[in-house]
Amino acid sequence: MWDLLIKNLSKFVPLDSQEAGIVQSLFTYKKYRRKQYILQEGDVTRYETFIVKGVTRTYEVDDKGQEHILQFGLEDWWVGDLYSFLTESPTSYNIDCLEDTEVLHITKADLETLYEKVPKMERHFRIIIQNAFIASSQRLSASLAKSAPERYEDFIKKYPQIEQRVANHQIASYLGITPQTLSRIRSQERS
Amino acid sequence: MWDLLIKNLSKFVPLDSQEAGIVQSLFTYKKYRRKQYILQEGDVTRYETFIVKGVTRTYEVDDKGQEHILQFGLEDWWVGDLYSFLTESPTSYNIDCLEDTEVLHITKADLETLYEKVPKMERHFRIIIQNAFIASSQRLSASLAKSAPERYEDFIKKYPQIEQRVANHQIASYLGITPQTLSRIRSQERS
DNA sequence: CGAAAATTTGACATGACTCAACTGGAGTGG
DNA sequence: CCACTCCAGTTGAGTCATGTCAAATTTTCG
Repeated sequence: MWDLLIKNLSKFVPLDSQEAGIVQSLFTYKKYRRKQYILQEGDVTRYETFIVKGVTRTYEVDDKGQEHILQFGLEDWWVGDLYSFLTESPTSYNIDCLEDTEVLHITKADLETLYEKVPKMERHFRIIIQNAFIASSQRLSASLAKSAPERYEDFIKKYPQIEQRVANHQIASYLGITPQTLSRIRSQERS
Repeated sequence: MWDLLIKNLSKFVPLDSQEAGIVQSLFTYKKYRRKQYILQEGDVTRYETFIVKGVTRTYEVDDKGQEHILQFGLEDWWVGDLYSFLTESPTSYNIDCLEDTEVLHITKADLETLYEKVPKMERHFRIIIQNAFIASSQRLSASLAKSAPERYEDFIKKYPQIEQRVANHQIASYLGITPQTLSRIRSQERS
């Protein structure tokens, strides 16, 4: 369990065993069941969350009551609403589990402590966020430039591991289309 | 000119005059004319760019030859393709000027030097990127949840300063709609 | 096993796009 | 300084992709 986190944190800046110990002292382990919320709209995001096992979805509910998935979370990924976490304001997102899920999480205060005790972590999280920003930009440009079938193609190429683990209507919600449209795209492809 | 940059860099972490001096030694001033490119598809992004005066657009050209604007840049904003800058790979974006524009820019090597000499800048840029990521996420969720007229409404509320300085067809490209559709939305609103 | 949820399919509606024509203003060269 | 061109913006008509509503079928899970 800790191995995965330490390996993740060492990806851009190596950690020695003393630093790994500090990490272990600051993160907390938690288990969630399928369908359980990790975060609900209106809550303040108290933790940044690292997924050890399982699948999560981060989604938003619009005025018309429709759900829109912004991100799936798998093993070795970070989830949470950064804006709410940093500003301590209520989130407009929901995060729940599509399978039983195990996480390690850290509070804002403890993350500050980590930055203090292991300053190179500041760099690590800058890079993590950079990558998240780049992914978000690329998804945005795809949503402007590409048709639904193209976006679906891109999705299964980029995230084959997700495609196998989540329901079709979840993927439809991620792509910004209806489940019916996705079903039609899929039947087109097969022919 | 330097005041604006120093003020920007001091926003989250104060700088003393010695540190301000280091900043001045690492950034370079440059002028561009209206319609001139700051960055072209295929180039490697050598600089992160801070806008002192003027307006830029960052856009992408899709397979069908259509332009899609990802970002406008105004005074006191940062522009550039982070992915290309960090990985030193060719960019797929173009950045050009909608007005005569003055910038201060910094190379990757000099930015590393800045991080070394003024470590708190690491924090500053983490926060800048966090904010960019949050903005990108919010735009993504808007593009999933909202209709074209709603996105236009949001845009003029959020960026009234941009709306006044750029042509309508540029705004249409930013919103992911055709100029004709934008024109029809505007004539609806007036009635 | 049985209820609830997910997927598929059909018919129809609609929002946005394309193509095309027209208008008006800005910039340019004679 | 005027005529001309060019480009942005507007408007209309027809088309297409995707959404909506509804029903049938299959799968999932308690």
